Amino acid sequence: METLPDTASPLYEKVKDYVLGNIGSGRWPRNQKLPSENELVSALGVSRMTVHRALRELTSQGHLLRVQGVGTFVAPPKPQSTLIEVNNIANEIRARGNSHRAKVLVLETFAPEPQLVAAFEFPAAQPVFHSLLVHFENEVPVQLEERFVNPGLVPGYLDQNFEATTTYDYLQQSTPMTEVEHIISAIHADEETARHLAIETGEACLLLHRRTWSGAKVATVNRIIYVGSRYSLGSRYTPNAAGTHP
Amino acid sequence: METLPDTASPLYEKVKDYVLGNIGSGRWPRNQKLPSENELVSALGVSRMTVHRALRELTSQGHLLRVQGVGTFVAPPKPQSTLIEVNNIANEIRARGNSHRAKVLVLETFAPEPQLVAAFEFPAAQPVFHSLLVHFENEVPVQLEERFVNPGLVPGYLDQNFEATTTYDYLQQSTPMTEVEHIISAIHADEETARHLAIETGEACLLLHRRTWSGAKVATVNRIIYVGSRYSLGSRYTPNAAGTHP
DNA sequence: TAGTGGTCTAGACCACTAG
DNA sequence: TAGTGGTCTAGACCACTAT
Repeated sequence: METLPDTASPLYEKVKDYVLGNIGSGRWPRNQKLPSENELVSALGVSRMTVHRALRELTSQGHLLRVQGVGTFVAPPKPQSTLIEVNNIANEIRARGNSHRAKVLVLETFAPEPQLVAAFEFPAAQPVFHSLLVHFENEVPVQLEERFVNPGLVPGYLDQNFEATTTYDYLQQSTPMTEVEHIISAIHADEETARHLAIETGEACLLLHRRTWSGAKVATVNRIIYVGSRYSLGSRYTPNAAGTHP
Repeated sequence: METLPDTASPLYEKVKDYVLGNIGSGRWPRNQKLPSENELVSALGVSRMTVHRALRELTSQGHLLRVQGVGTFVAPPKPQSTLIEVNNIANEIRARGNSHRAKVLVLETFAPEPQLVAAFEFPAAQPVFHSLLVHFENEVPVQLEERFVNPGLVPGYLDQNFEATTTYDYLQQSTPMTEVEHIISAIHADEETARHLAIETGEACLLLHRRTWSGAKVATVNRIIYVGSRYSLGSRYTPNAAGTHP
């Protein structure tokens, strides 16, 4: 009969701590088979529902693997990765207490070049919607946002006033995304970019390439350029225990 | 008496679908108070434990807010954010089928300047461990990795061979992090950086500033520089339903 | 067939909040 | 005090796996 710590936490939390303790101490190494639920019931003196809840939560957090009819096992450590958050720029600027303004440079229908057709995974070339905006923080340009939008998924895109509503907010509510792809790289600003952002040609910028999916279809293809010297992407993040990804 | 869908899924899943359906359809708008658990028990004809499990899981997924003694409410939509994954570079290179090599340039005890003391949140200046490595992909330098390490938390840091084991792997297993802060920006390579990475001075690079915590203490402070033209941070990510973060 | 985990119930007691 | 959610139990039935 094992004993559980005498703290104020609920029983299922104590059971979780008991299991995590055995994993952390090495007593139950990776892939080790755990005692069955019924064995834990006897060993710990709690009901099976309580044991089950503890093991279920640890499983969903990536600590355990369970196979019906077989047993419960210590999960192998996941390939480690950490995450960086990318927020809506308007919210981020306002959260800092600064003023945000967006200026629409382009809002049109656009005949995409082959590379863009491929990014949309279209079988053949077809027109897409195209917008180009500059975002200002306290009237200083900080971001150039270029979006290409699938007209089949977002038919009303061209009718919006994106100086009032963020493209981001509009897309979020009109076409919820189910998947996002991000690629960040560092580039030198070309002449046009530099002009829009009021920087020198060649200045270092962050380029965030983003594609979003709605179901199986690509909804948007985006190029977002941040002025390197005026903006950075930041986040503070608490990994959950097993390094699980969402 | 409401009816639940006649599918093969467990009852608590049907209850979750029922609740999500009411939220999605607008019948239960944001901040709407849900029926109490006991009311749902009567309305749906299932036990309270089943209702409770459904509501608990929806709460942990960010769809609901629950306050003991008060009730259950439809959660307001979270401030949208998406996430970018940052992987261990050695794993990433090997996952692409390329060869990875690390070269240790510096591994020493170091007297930190005031800015670094502040980053560690030390009350007074004290020595830290310092390492500087270059990572090669197919013998081309792609990353310059500079780490400052809290000796109190990682006493054995200087004794490791980081050309065999990654600093990342060693730190992960010796001092599991509980929190991570990331800041990404774009910079121009200075002379020393350019020399180590075999690029031109002034070339655009990604600078990833990372601090990790172990409990309440800062464990490491890192500057990781990627060559802009040779490397980018990428990820593909499926947001979970409510835009919850992990 | 025996053992595993997955679900579900009815009932109980508790802590918390509001009136 | 009445109503809420939070926890816990004992017992049941089920689907799945190995032997």
